[in-house]
Amino acid sequence: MDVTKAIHLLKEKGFKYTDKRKDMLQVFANELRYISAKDVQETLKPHYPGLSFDTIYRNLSTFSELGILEETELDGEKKFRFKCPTSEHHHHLICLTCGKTKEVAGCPMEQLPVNDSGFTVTGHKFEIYGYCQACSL
Amino acid sequence: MDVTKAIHLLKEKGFKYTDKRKDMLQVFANELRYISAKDVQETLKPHYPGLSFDTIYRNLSTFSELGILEETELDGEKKFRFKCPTSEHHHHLICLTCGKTKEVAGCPMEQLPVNDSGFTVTGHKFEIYGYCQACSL
DNA sequence: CCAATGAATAGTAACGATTACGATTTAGCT
DNA sequence: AGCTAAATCGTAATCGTTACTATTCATTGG
Repeated sequence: MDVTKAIHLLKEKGFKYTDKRKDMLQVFANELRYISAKDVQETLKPHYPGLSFDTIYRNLSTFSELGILEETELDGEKKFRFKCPTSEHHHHLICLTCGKTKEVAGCPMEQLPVNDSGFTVTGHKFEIYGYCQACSL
Repeated sequence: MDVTKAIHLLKEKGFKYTDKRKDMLQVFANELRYISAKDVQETLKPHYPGLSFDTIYRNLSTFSELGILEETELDGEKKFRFKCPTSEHHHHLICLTCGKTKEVAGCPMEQLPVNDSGFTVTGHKFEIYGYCQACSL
């Protein structure tokens, strides 16, 4: 997923092209890590001093629904990153300081015994937390 | 973990005994599922109509720190349940409607390759989401 | 190229969950 | 019983997120 592809996808789904959307996407293209709505606002402040919460949150959630962004929640705060180009389903090691991630191959769901629990499974979350090399210093 | 053991642990750590704490713990003993602060308030409303947020949140967080409760976050809301009596480290299948859980044996961390990522790992989360039999109907 | 139209945005208010604070009450000790 | 620190109440403040109305803007069709 890159900015061009994302904009195509938006157009395809009937969303309009705006500079703000392009620039928001560019922020994610430049930062390959989980960032918050506030981070986006801060980064774009020089360009768009009055960028509205409504705009940020609505667009982030649109991007996320379209599969342009991946989403997680750390410390009660939603964080987003560009969807990994990797085609295979995988999980992440996440730096709790800067949001940087590292892919972890495989998925624990594969090794699970047959589901005889009576539960209808709809999703799962596997994340490993820690601190990246730069943030460990 | 049960109410008696939890109260002993509290006393041991220098916390005082109060009826509210006992009754809060009893709520968790009766409900073997993830519940929210609001659920606790609702359940105890007949007994303690004016139970304060301060009291609830402070105690929940104390219980959690002492390992009396397990904590997770669903939909941006903190949820708590009595710590499983199972001694082995394990994970849960969680019903998104009622919070009921089912233990899943083993932990995906064990099957992970040696950590050569440069990350210092401090924790992980593996949760499976779905709907229990009762809530699937 | 221009006007129409419906989506996108700004500015701000509302909201829900959580945390914080001063005043008061209470448990545990002497 | 009286003292002291912890616990609680009532409520306000905070934080992240969502919602609303008026306005602006991208797209489309003449």
